[in-house]
Amino acid sequence: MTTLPQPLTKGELVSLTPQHWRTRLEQAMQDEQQRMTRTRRLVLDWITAAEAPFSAETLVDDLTTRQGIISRPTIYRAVEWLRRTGWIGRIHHDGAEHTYARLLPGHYHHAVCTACGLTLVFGGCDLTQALLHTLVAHGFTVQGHLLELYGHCANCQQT
Amino acid sequence: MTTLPQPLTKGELVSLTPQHWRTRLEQAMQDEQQRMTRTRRLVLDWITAAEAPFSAETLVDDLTTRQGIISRPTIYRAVEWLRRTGWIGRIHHDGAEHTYARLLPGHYHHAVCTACGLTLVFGGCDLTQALLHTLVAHGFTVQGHLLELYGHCANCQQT
DNA sequence: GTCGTATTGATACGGAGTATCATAAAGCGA
DNA sequence: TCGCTTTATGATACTCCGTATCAATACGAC
Ligand SMILES: [Zn+2]
Ligand SMILES: [Zn+2]
Ligand SMILES: [Zn+2]
Ligand SMILES: [Zn+2]
Repeated sequence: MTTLPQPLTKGELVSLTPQHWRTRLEQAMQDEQQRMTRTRRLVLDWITAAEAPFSAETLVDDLTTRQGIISRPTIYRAVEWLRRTGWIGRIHHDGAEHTYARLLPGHYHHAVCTACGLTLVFGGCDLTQALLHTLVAHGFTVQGHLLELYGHCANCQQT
Repeated sequence: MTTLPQPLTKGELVSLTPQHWRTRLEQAMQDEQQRMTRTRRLVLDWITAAEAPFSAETLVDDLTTRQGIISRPTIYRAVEWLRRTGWIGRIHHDGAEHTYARLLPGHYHHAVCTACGLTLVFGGCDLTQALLHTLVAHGFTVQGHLLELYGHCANCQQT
């Protein structure tokens, strides 16, 4: 039996084996009456095997050509369900297309290397606290936020 | 002569009259060899008169129908130039289209009411400081970030 | 197996933004 | 004020990402 760092502490790096993610996910799918169809298995296999954040279009390209006929809408439906339920996190890239990363349901942020695309995932966040004071003073209640960090990873430091 | 709160302090609300923004912008356009064409004047008039953040498509709808023929690419070119040079800020809305707000060149964030669309603009930000420690420990240098806050404004507090 | 329901794939559509390129018009100096 | 050079524009068409529709299919509970 495996245990997980469930409520992550501030700044803690998320560490999660693909197999662990997959096991928990399939459990949840049963609990929520989600059928394990051929198509979903292929999508989940692909995502489980992914070594880095991926875009929906990458999935489409790979699965529609190699693994038999899987339609674009179905792939987007699967990805969107995983995102909505928190099993993958959506990563925003300003001008570019979204990418996704395996996660356990929860709250995370990403640090994306703009040179090589490497993405670090962080659990926990106290970011809203900083602005909260000013916002409260204006009667604004924060319910969510969007935060992505961009920079260079350890391997891409040379100017 | 008007003075501005140039380097904004943390959490300070940006206060800027449309006329002031316009004056400074036209100055900058001259300095940077940007021609003041009929089309740009119409676009700037529209943005100067805007009372809330706007989308590029709104501009297209308004200007192409009412003010004579202005092409969509031209509008997008103008908006993109203003964004690149910092005279407007791009506001991300997760799933939905971008909006833009008048700004002076600098660094800002937005708090968007998901009920009525009201957008507060904040100058200054210490948000990266919170995560920086962990990131530095991983050899990651932060060069930029994307942050939007979502919630309900003072007028939209009722359930 | 049978059956009801969830899911799929085909198709087509939509919004947002961009590439191209010949034409027009700013701005500047004569 | 008249060219002239350079920049900006508009028409057109296109790409990319994502979604609506809906008849046909396949889960999986029984
Ligand atoms: Zn890198
Ligand atoms: Zn957060
Ligand atoms: Zn509101
Ligand atoms: Zn910031």
